[in-house]
Amino acid sequence: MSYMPAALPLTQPDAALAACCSPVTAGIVSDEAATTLARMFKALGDPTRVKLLSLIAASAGGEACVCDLTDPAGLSQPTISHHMKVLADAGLITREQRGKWAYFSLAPQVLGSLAGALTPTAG
Amino acid sequence: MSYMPAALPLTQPDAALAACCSPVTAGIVSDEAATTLARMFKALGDPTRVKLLSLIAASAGGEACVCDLTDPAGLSQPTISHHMKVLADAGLITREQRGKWAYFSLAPQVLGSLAGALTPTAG
DNA sequence: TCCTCACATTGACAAACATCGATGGGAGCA
DNA sequence: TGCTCCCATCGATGTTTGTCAATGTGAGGA
Repeated sequence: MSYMPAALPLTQPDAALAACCSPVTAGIVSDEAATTLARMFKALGDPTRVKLLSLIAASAGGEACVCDLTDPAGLSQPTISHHMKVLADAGLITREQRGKWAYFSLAPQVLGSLAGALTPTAG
Repeated sequence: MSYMPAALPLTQPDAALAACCSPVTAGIVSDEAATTLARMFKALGDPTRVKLLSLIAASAGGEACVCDLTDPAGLSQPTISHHMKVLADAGLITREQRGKWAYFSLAPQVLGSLAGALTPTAG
């Protein structure tokens, strides 16, 4: 329930079923659902964050810490930290503190749900 | 080629195959691909635009003109026009002038490609 | 020709955003 | 206890964005 943001399919206001099909292209989305979806898409609406997601996904074990990302992204540590917070707040990544390091991983179910919201209804 | 923006899967820099699978979660995306993807996601990163897409999709014939959208969106005509331009520039909708009216439709293939960029690699 | 309607463009403005340097707060090690 | 390292937060700054009123443009009808 924590990584299942709400009404993902841009379709029926009830949603909650989300996850797989019937997206933006099926019905009129509620204001709430539109806001939730937009917040997640907005988190993806920055080249740096897209690259960060990609870097995390490509890392060993599917997780990475901030120090792994600053160099490839070519940005300062506070900036990376900021972007990670945006992605985490949107539910697209998760954070796990382990010793001194904070490890970030993708939230595949959320990303899959977002994809479902974009997939046109087959018909 | 007009509605196939570039390297959608947030994976291999070559991309171009895009469309269906191997997304953000498969490899390190190139700077170009990240920028292209981010521009499209950014267009989706506003509640109003999400709702507009949904309204278009739910309209008869899968198309709508600006005057159909101002009331449901609760915004002024110039603002709707602005959002339509953002969506069109991102390639998410298409515009067709017919008499006095401009009809907007979704670009399902682009939306599908975007969804593909989000779908985790199965395995 | 003139008027009306649908839409785009312009100009303006407040809000949000991306980025950085500087600082703070824990965790581990000596 | 001190020191170092990783990361988050703060404050500042320049840029982008969402919105509207006003105006421009082009098509159709009287």
